[in-house]
Amino acid sequence: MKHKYQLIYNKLYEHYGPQRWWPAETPFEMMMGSILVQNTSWRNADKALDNLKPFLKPEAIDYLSIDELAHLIRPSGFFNIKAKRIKSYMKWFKTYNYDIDLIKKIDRHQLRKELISIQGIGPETADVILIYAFDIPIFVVDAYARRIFYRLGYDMPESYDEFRKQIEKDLPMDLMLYNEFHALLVEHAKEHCKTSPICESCPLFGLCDRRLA
DNA sequence: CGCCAGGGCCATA
DNA sequence: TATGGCCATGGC
Repeated sequence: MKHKYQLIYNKLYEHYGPQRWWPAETPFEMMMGSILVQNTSWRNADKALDNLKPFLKPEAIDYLSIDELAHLIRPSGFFNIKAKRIKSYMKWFKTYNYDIDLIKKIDRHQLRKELISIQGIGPETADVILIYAFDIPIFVVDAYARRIFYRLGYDMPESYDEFRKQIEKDLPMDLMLYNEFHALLVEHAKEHCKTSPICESCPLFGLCDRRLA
């Protein structure tokens, strides 16, 4: 018997097809994007990434001053804060010689704790980095996931980790599953669940627990 | 014009 | 622990 979270995933995959996320050319670009997109539209974050294109190597980012970095990422908003956050992240990244394969050897719980302990990296940013840069299967709880599950009428925990664990409890610990799941929720949110509670054209309509008014 | 986007930190009580 | 304020751009 399949759990409802698996059914949601199946419906989304069936409707939207494979997403092959995260939208970045390299793991390093992905990590920068994860900070730039905090509480910001991807459109704006992407403009900032465009400006960073010539600097998308750890050494180049390190060489920039905070002010130079802030200026480059200006379109993403919160640029002063995000410049500091990127610098904080780089300080941690450097302790592993910017070696992604080396970091992948770290125990996943330990690694998650390390990421969250970085100034400016909260649970969501840590989790997207874990899955999309370090290949660790984990469910990402973002605003889209919360909104979509809420609209479906599911009673989800408010706390980030409880929400995440409730989903993970019923799913196999599979990298591509979680990779696609988050990407599919984002793709789905672009089209649906923006204004109306839920509609008949929604691919998830049949899985809605909420009684329609 | 006002609202808000793929968060997270910090001050206060 | 829990709420509120703050950061800031660009699209609609």
